[in-house]
Amino acid sequence: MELQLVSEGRRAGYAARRLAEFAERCRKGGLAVTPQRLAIIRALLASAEHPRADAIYAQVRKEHPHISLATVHRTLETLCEIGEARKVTMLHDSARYDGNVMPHHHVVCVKCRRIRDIEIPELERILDGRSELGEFTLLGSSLEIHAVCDRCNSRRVRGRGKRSRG
Amino acid sequence: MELQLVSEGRRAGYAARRLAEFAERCRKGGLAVTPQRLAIIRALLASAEHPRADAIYAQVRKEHPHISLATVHRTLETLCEIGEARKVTMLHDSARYDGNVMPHHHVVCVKCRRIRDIEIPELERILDGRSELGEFTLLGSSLEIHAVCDRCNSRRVRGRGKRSRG
DNA sequence: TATTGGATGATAATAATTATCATCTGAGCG
DNA sequence: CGCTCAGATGATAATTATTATCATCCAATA
Repeated sequence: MELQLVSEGRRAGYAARRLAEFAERCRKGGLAVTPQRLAIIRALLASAEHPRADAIYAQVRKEHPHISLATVHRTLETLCEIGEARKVTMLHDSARYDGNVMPHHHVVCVKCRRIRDIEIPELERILDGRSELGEFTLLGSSLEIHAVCDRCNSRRVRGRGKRSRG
Repeated sequence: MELQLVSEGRRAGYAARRLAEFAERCRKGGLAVTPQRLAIIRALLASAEHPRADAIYAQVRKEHPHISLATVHRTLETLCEIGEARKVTMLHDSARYDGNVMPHHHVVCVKCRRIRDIEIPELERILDGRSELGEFTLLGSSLEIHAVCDRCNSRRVRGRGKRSRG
């Protein structure tokens, strides 16, 4: 079985562990442990829904009625930066299109956001012939590999400014 | 070699073939072949950059100075619907977050956009130990499998209305 | 060539995200 | 414990991608 859904029990256990260590990791990383951040990570870990910022906002407002939506956005980004969360929409902030509809995947430079096509025949082999998984009927797939390209690696530009939108 | 970049030559040849057959496929599918659509698919296929709508717009404007940005957005969506293009940002129109930072991937229902985590040990095996690919230094990866969930499959709701943003 | 349903252009509306800035507070230190 | 201040927050404005609307236009078919 090479393709398996993650069970709710496993996810919940993992979430509890992450939450328990959260404050400690923040302090180690030089981040203040604020009630807002705790509420946000708690709401995020409590959900198996991969929620958007507004859903977290709605949840956190029950405890912190005065929290700002901007804080929720900012905090979620911060959590991603310190490895406490993943942004499932990945690196793009707007739609990008590809005229190549052959089965293929993408490597994306996390700095300049350049994309290159890749082929992974073995992945196709894993997915091929597989038409369902749990409660899902499968249609197709897309793998996005995060990377840093040589160009960005040599220009050793740090800093986290706005990337060019090209 | 299970991971390979797609060469520019291969991509360009593919693009030329797709373009040659484009008008025919449109007519078969009951879609009008307009100069704007031709210009847009040509611009899309000519690019290896996975461009955003605004880049296509800029390119197409050289030939069609009066084309509307709305037409470009609409046409790109249409092209995706008829299988002439792929939206690389996939199904999400806004950021979604995941508190689970273990290596794992996602199945997404293309109708209700529900997401479930999956594990693919064999994919991890393909990627593990691999630290570079061509000009890229690899960091991590995320596979998104498109699917239809049972719930949406049984409610045989067709139509392409706005999906719930939940 | 006349007809017409779908396509386009112009523009307004929507909505997600980010920027700005005044105010507040967590955390180390005396 | 109270003081200090870099960093965090709240309120709100600004930005920007995308979608909706609707009058007009035109590709496809007869």
